[in-house]
Amino acid sequence: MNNFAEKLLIWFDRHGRHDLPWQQERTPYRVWVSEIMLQQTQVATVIPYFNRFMARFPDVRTLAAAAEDDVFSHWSGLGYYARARNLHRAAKIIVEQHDGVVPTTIEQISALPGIGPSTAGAILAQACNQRHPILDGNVKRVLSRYYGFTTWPGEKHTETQLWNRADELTPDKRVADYTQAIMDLGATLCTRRNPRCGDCPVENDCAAAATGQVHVIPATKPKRGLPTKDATFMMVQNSSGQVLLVKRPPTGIWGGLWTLPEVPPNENPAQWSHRVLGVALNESRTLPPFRHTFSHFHLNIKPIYSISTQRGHVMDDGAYSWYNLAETSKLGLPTPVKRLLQQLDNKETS
DNA sequence: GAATCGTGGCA
DNA sequence: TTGCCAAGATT
Repeated sequence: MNNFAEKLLIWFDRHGRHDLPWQQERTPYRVWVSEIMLQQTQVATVIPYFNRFMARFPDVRTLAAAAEDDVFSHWSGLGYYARARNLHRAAKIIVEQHDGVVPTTIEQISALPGIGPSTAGAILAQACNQRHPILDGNVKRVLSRYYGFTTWPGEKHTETQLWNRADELTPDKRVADYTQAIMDLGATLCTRRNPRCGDCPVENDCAAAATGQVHVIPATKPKRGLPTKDATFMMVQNSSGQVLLVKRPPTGIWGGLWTLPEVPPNENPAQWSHRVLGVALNESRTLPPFRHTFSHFHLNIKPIYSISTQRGHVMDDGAYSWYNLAETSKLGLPTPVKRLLQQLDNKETS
């Protein structure tokens, strides 16, 4: 075993994380779900979602048989909702094509939707102790510093180099522990800001530490300012207190989730609602706007509260429906929509 | 290669 | 308040 892996494993035995939920009862299914949730999402955020998800969907067949809205509702607030849709799709594929057993070859698991090169390696390393390299944000940061790479890890050539180094360093034995160890190092010591080099087991071999470049590696992504967009959301209630929600198309922002109807720019809400939704508004008033920041733009959300006399279903394609406030928790709702519905609920219960 | 896709924590 | 970005994959 190479020097790097040896030192890392010794450190991991004493200082690594050994009590994460998906490390207990370490099945391919549980590891798979955890790895999907952990894409671009920190451990502390994932843990409660993972526990709730596992309580509701304890195995592949349960997940495959569930309604999509049920899956989305357990993902609501976690973000990147295409992950939930792909997870659900993959579960169905596993039931239909793999007899309900999560495949454990790199080719078969990589073919499932939502599983890329790093996630595929992570699942098989963690759950099956198979020797595969991973290259997530932690590993990119650790290896960039260790080898003194000063170019941005997202660049193609740099990423290829990192994959090659990651593969070289991955040992034949204790692959699951090694994989967890290098991620733990990146998450707890070799952090983006304020790294604790004094506690690092490989500080003596680290190029960035030797040249004093730890704080400038990894290089930051070329940045650009975030554009700002406006959106008007309608909060329409009928005389029964039900609220009108819209199921969004599967692609784009909040794909497949339910949101409040969004009035197009330069449209009169009253006319638009009547023409498009078939809902006549009795009274309307604007509520305080607030800003929601996405990865690539700011969204200024302008809520309008309205009363409608209409009951029952709107339209007939299932894209628009009235919901009682109490049952909206069963739907997949993005965070700002939950916030607006909470305001309605407070108004009713107070 | 570049754009897209969420949310919460942090300085 | 604002910008940055974290256990990436898909198009």
